[in-house]
This record gives sequence, structure tokens and C-alpha cells, in this order.
Amino acid sequence: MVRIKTEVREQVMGQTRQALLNAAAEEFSSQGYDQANINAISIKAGFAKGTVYNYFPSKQALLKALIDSIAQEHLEYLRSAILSEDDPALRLERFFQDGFEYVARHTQRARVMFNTVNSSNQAQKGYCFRAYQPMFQLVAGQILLPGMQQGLFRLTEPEQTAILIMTIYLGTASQVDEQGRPWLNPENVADFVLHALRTVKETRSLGERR
Amino acid sequence: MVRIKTEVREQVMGQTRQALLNAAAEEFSSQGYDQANINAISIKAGFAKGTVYNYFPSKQALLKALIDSIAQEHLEYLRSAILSEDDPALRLERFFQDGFEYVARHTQRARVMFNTVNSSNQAQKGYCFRAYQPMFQLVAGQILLPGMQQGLFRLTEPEQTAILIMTIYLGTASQVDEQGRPWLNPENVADFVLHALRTVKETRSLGERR
Amino acid sequence: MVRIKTEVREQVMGQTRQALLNAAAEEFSSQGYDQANINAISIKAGFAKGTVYNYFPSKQALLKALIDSIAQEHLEYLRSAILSEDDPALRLERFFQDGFEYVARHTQRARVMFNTVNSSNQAQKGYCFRAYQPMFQLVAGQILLPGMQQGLFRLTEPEQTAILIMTIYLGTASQVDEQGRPWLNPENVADFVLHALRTVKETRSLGERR
Amino acid sequence: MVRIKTEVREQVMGQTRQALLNAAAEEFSSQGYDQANINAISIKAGFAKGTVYNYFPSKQALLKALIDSIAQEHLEYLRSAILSEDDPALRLERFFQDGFEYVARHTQRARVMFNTVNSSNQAQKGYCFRAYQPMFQLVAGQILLPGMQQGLFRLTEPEQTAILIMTIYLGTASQVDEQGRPWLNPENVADFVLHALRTVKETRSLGERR
DNA sequence: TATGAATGAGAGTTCATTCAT
DNA sequence: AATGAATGAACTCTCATTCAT
Repeated sequence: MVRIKTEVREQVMGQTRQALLNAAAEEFSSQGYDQANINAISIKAGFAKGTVYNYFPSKQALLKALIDSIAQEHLEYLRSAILSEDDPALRLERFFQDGFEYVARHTQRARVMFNTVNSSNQAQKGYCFRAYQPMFQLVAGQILLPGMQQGLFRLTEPEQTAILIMTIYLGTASQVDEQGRPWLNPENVADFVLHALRTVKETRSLGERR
Repeated sequence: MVRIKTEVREQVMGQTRQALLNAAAEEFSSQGYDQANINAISIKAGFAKGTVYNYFPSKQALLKALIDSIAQEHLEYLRSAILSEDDPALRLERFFQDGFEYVARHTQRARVMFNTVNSSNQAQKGYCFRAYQPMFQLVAGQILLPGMQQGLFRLTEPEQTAILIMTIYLGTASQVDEQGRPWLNPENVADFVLHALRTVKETRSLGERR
Repeated sequence: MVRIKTEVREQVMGQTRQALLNAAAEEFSSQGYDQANINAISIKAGFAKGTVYNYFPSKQALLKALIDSIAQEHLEYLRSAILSEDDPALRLERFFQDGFEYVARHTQRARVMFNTVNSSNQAQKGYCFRAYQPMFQLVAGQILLPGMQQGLFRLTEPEQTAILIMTIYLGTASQVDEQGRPWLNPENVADFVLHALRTVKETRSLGERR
Repeated sequence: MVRIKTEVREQVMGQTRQALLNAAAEEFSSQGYDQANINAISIKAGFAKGTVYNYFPSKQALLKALIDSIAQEHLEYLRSAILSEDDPALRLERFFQDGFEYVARHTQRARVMFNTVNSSNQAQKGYCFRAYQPMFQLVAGQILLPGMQQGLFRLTEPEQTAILIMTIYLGTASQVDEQGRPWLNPENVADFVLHALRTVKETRSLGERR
């Protein structure tokens, strides 16, 4: 009995929490953190103002929880996409392809992330970067390193190049027009990056082999 | 007499206006637009709160005026740097080299620009983009087009590629550590972009084959 | 059966009620009424927030019940102490001696009472005074009146003097330093009051001995 | 010109500040600190809510400023009253007489002081005690010490006795009925304290003379 | 009987903006 | 032109109280 009750309650609480996080994503993405209104979030979630504070101790904490949630989802989305390919070049294409797709499918959450990563609030920016650390490692460890080891990519500092690629991803994926359509398409971006990474030798040899 | 007086007045007003813009750059860069405090700006400039409103009708207008000022200075800085070279590849290197240098020398103003370009406030973001339009054209018209015409760069959509390069510039130049030092250095970034743009033929050192 | 069940229930309810009153004493004494937190009280008592409202209809009512409990205990404590002596002077000494002792032993409850008696909330203050009415009567009827009748004390308005003595008791007993130790000791206070009350005759009797 | 302007402004600011302090005294005295409403204070003073914060950084700071103001006025009132007499006994009478008078004339301010001295907020209580330190010294140094030196008062610890007398003053002067009239009158209280302090010899000698 | 999620009035505080001097 | 006192909307956060389970 008690067990069931507890389970039901936890499920309800989970739903409420999720509803609040979704509403927060909507508000933060459209208004930015400073202009976001806690009252508006609670209303969007279908609850009263005070309910937000039953789940998150402060506006800050709400943002952090949201960032955690986004980073985890975003990472999982890209990890499975990348690891579905074996070839590093294809993995890179997948990274941009599915990366843009993630942004298109989770526009609000992605915008929150972009805003936070570029925030002038150093604490927030730092928190977001830390949450995204695994993705940097994913790019460096699962795309660049194998690519270099297989002679497909030029030899560069994997960490530095990972930062560069992440910067390009975050930069290009976040620039959208008024209707929310990205200015650049993922194929072009991936192509650009592939050209930048490929080894001259490999390119040439491919041609010469034939 | 009246003429002279007027000139003196205009000069004084110009100084005051500039002092306010500088103070605004300091405040906006460290606090972000929303957290920036008009009173703090006036104090930093050595004036009283009300004086700000003698020069700018609102906080918004102050930001826009500052963005205009920054964009103009930034553009002039890069235009003269680029045009000092003839070779498109060298111009691209200059673009990143002097672009990073501008950020290093005018950290606060650059930060204001980065913050505004990435703002979640669409009006501000749009205004900033419009102010930077000439720089997109500079990259497309003075670097990419000549490069392609001379066969140095692969054939791509100049506008799209200019957006990409600007994105990379804005992204890489704005990422700095706690001490304000950029995570990436301009040489590496320029190198990366050059690799992405060069024609395979040229890279392969056509000469070597023979 | 029903009878027994009812008894058990009443006992359990009595324990819960007492636990809540104790927790309330702890919270009210340290935070004051306005700053006291119902949730904190329930947690200190080992129950949930809602339980408080199963026993007391409101925060106000909880305070009043606590004041009643304290006043009753406090009165009983002092009544038995006083009545254990026959001599009015000794009773007065006992009053301060055991009064201070009560405060030392029931610090939290005593503090609640002091706070409430001195509250700026007239309703609370009045309620507390009414609850303490019997103690005023105890002082007037069991100490001052007998003392005057026996010629030990000067003739004064017993009610007025009782107020004065109660004021001195409440004032001196409530002033404690950071460690909770009273600034004044009961002997000195009792001595002071005895000097104030004694008849000149009695004093003079020293001289008559000669 | 500038001088005059500045003087006028300072005078106006002083008036505003005083109006706010008076309104604060009204509100704090009737509602207590926690229940006092900053908005109500500003309205009572004839200003908008925000104006309070142009003069006092917080509600706490407003209370402290008020306490300082009260303590200074109260001390000055009693110091001049006491020092107008030479005889320690008359000074003591004056102390209670004029002390009660001060309370009657500045009811609100006095109530704020009583509330704060008895506050359950230790920081506030401590601040108030510190502000009243000079009055303890006044009683000890200008009444008790001379009285003992002249053989009028029994030999006791002046500091301890000063605390006792201050406690009696604060306790008796603060107890008023619904109409604001004190329960005790200053003559009786002074008489009580004088009886407690007087030397036996003096008392006896009066009787023996006859 | 006990629970604790939900509520929403309320309060302190901030600050862009106005305007009389 | 410069000032800064005054304004009041807006916002975050608190918490006593309710009530379905």
C-alpha cells in the first residue's frame, strides 16, 4: 500500500518536475535567463508560482537543472548517432547532420543551451561548459583520434580541434532566421570541416590509386 | 561668437558622450545588458544618472549606439588590415590575426558585441547583425571572391562561406579563459580555415607532381 | 473494545500534541513568532507539515496553546515553591530563586513567554498577560499581603507592587548573555526587592535590641 | 550658487529622511519589526516605496538608524534631566519621572525601543543594547556612584544595580494599558527603588532623631 | 491519523526613467 | 548641460494554509 502510494507520488512528482522543466525551456529560450519570469514558467506548466519552489530552490537552480537535462539528452542523441558509424569521416558528417537535427527537434532546449554557453554570466557559462565536457571528449576521442590514427585526418591537437569543431557546431547550429531555419545546412558545414581536416596525402593517394 | 560657443559645446558634448559610451562598454561587458546598471555607468563615466538620459533616450538606445560605435571601429580595423595584403590567403590570415588582436586590444567592446550577437533578445541580435553586415561583405568580397577567382579557394557560395567564417571568427575569438586569454590561437584557426578552403590541386603543390 | 481503542488513540494524540508543542517551543524561542516556520516545527516534532493543522487550527492557535501550557507549568512550579515556605520574606526569596531556576531549566519555554509578553502584537501580549494573571495574584495574595499583615513589608497597594515585582522578575530573568546565563543573579534581585519592601520598623529593630 | 543649491538640497533630504524615520517609528511601533511594511512606511511619510531605499539600504538599516536616533534623543533627554539635580536621590526620582515623561511624549519611538530591546532577534537586541550603553553608564556614574560615595545608597555593584534599575525602568515604562497609560506611575517606582537603595543608617537615624 | 504537493497573497528590493532645479 | 530625488512597476522568493490521498 505504502509502496504503491509512494510510487504514484513519485511518478506525479516526476511529471510535475518535467512539466516545469519544459515550461522553463520555453520561457528561458524565448526570453533569456534574466528576462525569464518564474511566474510565467509556472503558469505555462499549469501550476502556481509557489510550486516551482517546491521543486527547485531558485531560478538559478532551475536553469542548472534544465542545463543538466539538456546536456544529457543532447549528448546521448549525438553519441548514439556517431557510434552508429565506423568511419571517422562519416562520424563527423553524422555529428553535424544529427547535431542540426537535434537543434531542429528540440529548438527551445537547444536555444537555452546556446544562450547559456554564451551568457555574460561567467558562473552560468562555466556550468554549461562543464555539463558539455563529455561532448568535447566525444568529438576528440571518437572522431578525431580515430581519424588521425587511420591517417584520414591531419595530425592536430585533438583537444584544440575538438574545441574548434564544437565552436563551429554551436555557432552554426545556433544561427537561425526569424522562422527558426538555420542559415547554413549541416552538409555544407560538415563538408567544410572535412576539407579542413583531411590529409593531403590521403586525398592525393586516393586519386592516384585509381 | 555664437559659432565658437557652439563648437565648444559640441566638443564637450562629444567628450561626454564618448565617456558614457566607454563606461557603458565596461558595464555591459562585465554584467551583460540585463544586469547592467545605468547608475553604475554614469558613475564610471564621472557623471550623474540623469546625464545618461541627456545623451541617450533609453538603455536600449545606449546599447545600440555602443554597438554602432563598436561595429564601425571593428570594421575599420579589419578592413585596413585585410586590404594591406593582396593575396587572398594572406588576407584570410590577417583577418584572423588582426581579428584576434582587435579582441585583445578592445576586450570590453568586443565582449559587448559577442554578448549582443548571441543575445536571446531577437531585436538586439538583429540590430547587431545588421551593424555587422559590412564585415560579412568584406569577407565575401575581399577575401573569398578574389580567392576563388584566382583559383586558390574551392568554389563555394561566397555568402554562405562568409557566414561560416564569421561564425568561426566570432566563436573562436569570444571563447576566453578566466584570465581573458583565448582558448585557440589565430594561426591555428586561420590554418584550419585555409585547409578547408584551398583547392586540392593547389594544396597538392601542383609543382611537385611534375 | 471501542473504549480501549479510543483510549489508545487519545494517548497517541496526546503524545503527538506534546511533541508538537515542544517543537513549537524550540522554534518560537529561537526565531520569534513571526520568523517561526510551521514546517520547521513539524519536522522537529518528527511529523509532516499537515499534522500540525490536525492539532492546531493555525499558527496563532499553536502559540496560544503553547502559552497556556507554559503559564500553567510556570505557575505550578512557583506556587509549590512559594507555598513551601511560611515566611513572606522567604517566599519572596523563593519566588526569585525558583523563578530563575525555572527559566534555567525551561529556557525555551521561558523565552517564548518573554517574547510573547513583550510582543508588539497586542492580541498576543494580552493573551499572555491573561494567562499569567494567576501568578500576579499569587505574588499579591501569598507574598505581599501576608508580609504586610505581619508588618514585615511596608504598606503599599498589593496589586501595584505585584505588577512591579512581576516586572522585575520578567525583566531580570529574561536578560541573558550570549551563552544564556542571566546577567543578574536571583539572590541580588531578591535582596534588592526585600530592601525595597521591608518596613523601617523591622530595620529599626536592630537598633532597639541595644 | 552651487553652495546654496547644495544647502537647500541637503535640507530637503534631511526633511525626507526625518519624515521616513517618523513614519518608520509609527509603523514599527504598531506592527513590530517583522510585520512592519516598507510600503506602509513610505506612504505614511508621503513618498513612494522606492524612496525609502534612497535613504536606507534595507529594512534592517532603517531600524538601526531609527534606534540610533531614538537612543540619542532618549539619552539626551534623561541626561539633562538628571544633571539638573545635584542630590543622587533626586536624580533617581528625575530619572523615573522624566523617563516616564519621555515615553509619554514619544510613545511610538519608545515602543520601538522596547520592542527592539526585547526582540527575539539577537542581532537587533544587541544593537539596541549597544546604542543604550551610555544610559547604563549615566545611571551608574551619575546616580549610583555619587549616592554611594555620599553614604546615601547602600554599597552595591554599580554596574549590576544599574542593570537592575534600567530593567525596572524599561519594564515599568513599557507596560501600558490599551489607551497607552502606564500601569504604574513613576513616583511609586522611584519610591520603590529608593527604598531598595537607601542605607539603613540613614533610615534609622531619621527615626532615632525623634 | 498523517501526509506533502499545491496554492497564492504578500513582502523586500531593484532600477530604468522622469523632471524640477 | 548636469543633477539626483522621486517614482512605481516588476520580480524573486517565502510560507501559512488547504485538501486529496
